[in-house]
Amino acid sequence: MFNDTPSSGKSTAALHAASKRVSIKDIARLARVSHSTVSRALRESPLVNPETAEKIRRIAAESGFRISAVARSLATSRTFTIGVVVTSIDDPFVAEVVKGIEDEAIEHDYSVFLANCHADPEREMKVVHSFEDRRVDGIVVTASRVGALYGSVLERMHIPIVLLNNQHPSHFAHSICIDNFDASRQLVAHLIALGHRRIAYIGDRFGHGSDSERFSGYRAALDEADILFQPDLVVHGDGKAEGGKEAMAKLLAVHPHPTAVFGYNDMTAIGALKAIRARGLRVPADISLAGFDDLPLGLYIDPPLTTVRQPKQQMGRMAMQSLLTLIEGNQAEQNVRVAGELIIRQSTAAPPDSHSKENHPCNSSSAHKTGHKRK
Amino acid sequence: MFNDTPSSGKSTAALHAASKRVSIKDIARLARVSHSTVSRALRESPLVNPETAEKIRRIAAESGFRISAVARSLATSRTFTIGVVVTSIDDPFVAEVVKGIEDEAIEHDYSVFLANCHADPEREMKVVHSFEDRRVDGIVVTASRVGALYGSVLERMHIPIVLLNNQHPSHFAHSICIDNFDASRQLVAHLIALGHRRIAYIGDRFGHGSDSERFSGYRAALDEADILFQPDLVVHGDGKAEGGKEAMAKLLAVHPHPTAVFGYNDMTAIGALKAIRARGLRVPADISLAGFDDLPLGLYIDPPLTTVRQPKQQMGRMAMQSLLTLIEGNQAEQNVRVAGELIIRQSTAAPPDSHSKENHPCNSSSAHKTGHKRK
DNA sequence: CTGGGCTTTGAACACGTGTGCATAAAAATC
DNA sequence: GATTTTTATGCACACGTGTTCAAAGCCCAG
Repeated sequence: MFNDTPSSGKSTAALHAASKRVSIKDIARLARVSHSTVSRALRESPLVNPETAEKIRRIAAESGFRISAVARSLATSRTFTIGVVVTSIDDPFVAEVVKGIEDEAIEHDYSVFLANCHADPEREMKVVHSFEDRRVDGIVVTASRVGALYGSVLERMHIPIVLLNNQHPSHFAHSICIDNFDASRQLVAHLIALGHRRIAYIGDRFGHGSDSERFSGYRAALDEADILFQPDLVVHGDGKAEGGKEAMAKLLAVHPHPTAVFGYNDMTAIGALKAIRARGLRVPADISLAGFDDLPLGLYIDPPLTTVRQPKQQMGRMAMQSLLTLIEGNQAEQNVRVAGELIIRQSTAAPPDSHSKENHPCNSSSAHKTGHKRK
Repeated sequence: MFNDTPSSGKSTAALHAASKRVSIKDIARLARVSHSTVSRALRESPLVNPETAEKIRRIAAESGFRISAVARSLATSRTFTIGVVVTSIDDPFVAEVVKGIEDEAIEHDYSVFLANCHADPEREMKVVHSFEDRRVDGIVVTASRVGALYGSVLERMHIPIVLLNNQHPSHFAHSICIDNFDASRQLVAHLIALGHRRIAYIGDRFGHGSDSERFSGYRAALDEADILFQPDLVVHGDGKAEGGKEAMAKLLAVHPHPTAVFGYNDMTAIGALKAIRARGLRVPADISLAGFDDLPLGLYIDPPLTTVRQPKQQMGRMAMQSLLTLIEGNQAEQNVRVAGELIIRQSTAAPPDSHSKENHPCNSSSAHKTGHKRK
């Protein structure tokens, strides 16, 4: 019971018993040097005699000394700390991004403050102010309408800021953003290649920039295939399952209904899936379905969802890397566009009338199915 | 362009242009008082003349002054900061817990450091040390085998620690933990009430304490219903979908196979679902299936999953509340047991032979079904 | 007018670390 | 051996805030 006291420790043992935290001065006293020398030894400064340095480090280790980051921060005016503001950490998209950020951060000995803002302006102000108070070296903001509100606060802080999939680009911040247009175009091209002509898009009325970019990609793919754009095949949800379900219900009221549906994101598509099932239709036999984001969820539903993968962790890492570059005072690319990856799973297939052979006991569909009207 | 300069500002305007951060001394100079008075005014101390205080606060606000939390921390040896160490933030369970923690924290003007450890001992040491360096006021650890490794480090820090769903209880830490035994017992009792007699349990070989508690609950429910425990109906996965799938395959090799399966957690159950489907069997018509945790995922799969809800956000909040209590120097309950809530959805139903009428093209099931052998 | 109590303020030090500068000691050069 | 250069160390101050203590100013009772 006594033998866990280090055998070499003499006066260091007393420190363990003391309730006060051991400071750099305590180490200095034990090593019979000044606190400056201790400071230098611990920072591996070449200005200190190697033997002295080794002795100091040994004593520090034995007494369990840990340097105070807060005192150091005060002296150096660098905290090695960043702030991450997210809408909500329980959003699976956000969680993966944050994972990437944190992993990259810790490798560079940075710590990350996490704060949810719940898309509440008041709360956003509070967390940004808390970051300002804590003198973070940089900030990452994911998926928010920055600038509109607290942009001035951020600007005043004079620290680098990186926005991730931001809805409104800001002149004072850098950004990492998925290439919505191109990914969307690829996805819709995939649907067209399968033989679809009546392809619907369920947007997100709160999606702002990214929604219109994905919509543009959809339009572009249609144009390239000489398919006439039909406004009644575009409806809007809220980016969540409930909204996707309601929007899909509207699409199913159109005659003939679309043979493929592209949702703004995976949650929208999953909501749509529910509505499709409720009408007794099958995916992909009757209707093909695709989403965007590649949430883990998409793998576990039946059928697994075709989607666009956003390299979320990677994007988080990139955001942190930009931040590090900027913190060091170097230039970084202002607006980075990241390519999405088309993930084809079982929710998309050829439309039912391509080589029609299958019947199912459902009233509202095949009866009206006539294929595409034009061309 | 010029009129955004506050009309009342005279010398404060110069501050805006200055690149150096404005400190409490700058405010003192502007207000023609000492920095002590400014400090007191900003902390709403009754020791300062109300008019002076008001004037100081106005000047501070106009010059966009924000007090330095790091300097304050150094002076007060309180950081109003906590550390949260998680296995990985992209685990949906963890994400919800962290949300609860952060929401509670910010309401009390605490900021949270988030760190993933990926169940890697080396990484765990690193993040715990970083928390120590940063002088956090408290630590929450979720779902880890604390104590074994860095317990001594934690103990040395002399700060409150709350473990959430910890596998190994530690004498020096407080804990918030779901009542695995009782929730599990309720769930299995539900299956029994539906008429099931051959009920399997898929455990988690890495689940340690919580696995054996859930298993005990399973056993208790069987005992209460006088159902003989059959060791071949207990297999083990890894807590993830893949392991659940493999484990379920083993269960399907048993003749007659179970009519109900209880998975250690939702991911295990979802893996099991895949294996069941692969054999051409249906849930719940042929086999009832239940999980544990109530991940959002369980709502979106088909059929929606019967499970035990862990009030994750609430548990996060409770952890933070305990921490706050302890930080204030008060006593808090050492080990809090939280009740789970049985969530009955469509993945559980009566066993197929209860009022047998339905046939399906599957060989390995109903033929051997004989009900429970004893009693 | 005097003394005592109250209110308000400022001076000084503390918190723990980093760093420029001076200096002592050691080594190298002549 | 004297001088210069190099190496190693300590002193003192800075970082921005909180806090104790003393003191100045004020009010009021006597």
